[in-house]
Amino acid sequence: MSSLYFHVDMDAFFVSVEELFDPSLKGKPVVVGGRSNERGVVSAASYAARKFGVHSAMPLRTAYKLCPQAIFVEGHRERYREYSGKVYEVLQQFSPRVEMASIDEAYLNLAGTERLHGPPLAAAHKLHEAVKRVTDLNCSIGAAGSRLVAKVASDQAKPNGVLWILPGQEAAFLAPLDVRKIPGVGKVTERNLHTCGVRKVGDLTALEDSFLEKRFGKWGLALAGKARGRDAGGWFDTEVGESGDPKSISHEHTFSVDTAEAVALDAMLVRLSEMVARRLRDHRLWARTVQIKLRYSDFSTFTRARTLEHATQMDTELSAAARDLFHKAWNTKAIRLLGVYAQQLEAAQGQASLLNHEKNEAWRKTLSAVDKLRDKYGDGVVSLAAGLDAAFRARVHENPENLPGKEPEKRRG
DNA sequence: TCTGGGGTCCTAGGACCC
DNA sequence: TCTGGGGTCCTAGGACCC
Repeated sequence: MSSLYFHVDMDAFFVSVEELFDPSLKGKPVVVGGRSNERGVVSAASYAARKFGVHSAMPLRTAYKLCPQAIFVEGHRERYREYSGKVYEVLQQFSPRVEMASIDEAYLNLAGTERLHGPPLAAAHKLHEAVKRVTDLNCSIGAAGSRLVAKVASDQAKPNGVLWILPGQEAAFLAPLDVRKIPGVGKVTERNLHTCGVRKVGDLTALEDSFLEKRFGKWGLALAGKARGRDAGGWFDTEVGESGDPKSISHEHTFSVDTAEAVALDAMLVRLSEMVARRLRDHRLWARTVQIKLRYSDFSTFTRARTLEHATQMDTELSAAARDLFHKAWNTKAIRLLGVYAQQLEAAQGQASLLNHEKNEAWRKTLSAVDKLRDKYGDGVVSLAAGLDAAFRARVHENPENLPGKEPEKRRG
C-alpha cells in the first residue's frame, strides 16, 4: 500500500481569525503582534500588508515604517486556540491519524482511505471544503507520499489551494525550487549552500552524498534525502501522531524597558518559574534540568543550566535554582530578557523509586489543587504560593520525611 | 530595521568511567 | 609514567520552525 500524507496549512491564520470577529478588517493591511511602536515582532500579516514587504518575524517598528497605514492589533491567543481546535475536529473526522504540528498546521496520514475518500486530489478538495464550511477559514493543502513533500506542496498551493504531487514526481517537483524552500534550510544553511554553488534543490541532488556529509555533517545526509523528497532523518521521520510528550517547557519575557533592578529581575524569575511549574503539573511531568537565559541590552545572550538531584515540578525548587543560576551569571548590567526552561522531563513513572513516585504524586495533587484555586481566584495567588512555601518548610523542619523526592534523613540521636 | 515566545534538534568539549 | 578509545552525562551555544 502506498503512503499518502496531507499537510494542511491555514492561510494567514491569526489575521483571518481576527477578520471573523471584525469583518471591517477584510482586505485591509493588518498586522498581528502588537502596537506599531512596541518591542516585538510581527506574528502574522494580511496579504494586503505583505504587498508592502511586511512579513512575520519582522520587528513591529520596521513593519510600521514599511506600511504606516496598516492596522496593528495585539491579537487574541485564546481565539486562535479555539479555532485551531475547530480545525482539528474537522481533520479528525476525516482521518483519525492527524497531528497538529503547530497552532495553524497539521499532518494527516491518509494511507488506505481511498475507498472512503476517493483518489488523493478529490479527497484533498473534500477536506478543503469541509474546513471552509465549518470554520469559515481558508487553508491550503499539500498531498504527497512523504510528509516533507506534502509540506512543501501546501506552501506552493498558497493561498487557498490544493496541490497533489504524483508518486514518482517528488524530485522533479522540488528540483526547480530555491533550497530555502526545504524545511530546515534557513538563512545560514542557505548562505553555506550558495557558496557551494547550490541555489536550487536540483543542484543539491547533483552533489555526492559524501560531499554533503563532509561539509554539513549528519545534516548533510538528511539534506540529500530531503532533496529527493524523502522524510530522511529528524522530525519528519516520526509517524503522524507519535510526537509524544514535550521535551522542554519554558517561558521567557522581554522587558519593555531594560532593567538592572535586582528586585524586579528576581520577581520575574519567580513568575516565570511558577508558569513553568504550573505547566509541568498540567502535563504530569518532572524536570531534571533547570536552565535560565539572560539577554543584555546589546542583545548578547547567555544560558546557564543545572541538573538537579531529583526531578521537580515545584515552583519553589525551580525558582530557587533559577535565581541562583541567574545571580552567578549576571554582571549587574541592564537586562533585556529573562527566561526559565525545564528540560530532561520525566513522566511520574520514571521516578527512581516507588516511594519517590508516591511522594511526587502527593505533591502534584496538592499543587494541582492550588492551581485550581489560582484559576478561580486569579492573581492574589502569588502570596498563596509564598504561604505554601512557608508551610512546606515548616513541615519539613518538623519532619524531614515530608521532603518530596528525597529519602528521609537519618535522625541524629 | 533594532530584533517575541514557544518549541525541536544538533554540535562540541570536558568530566568521568571502564 | 605515558597513553588508548568508547560510552554517557552535563553544559553552552546555535540553527531553525511557526
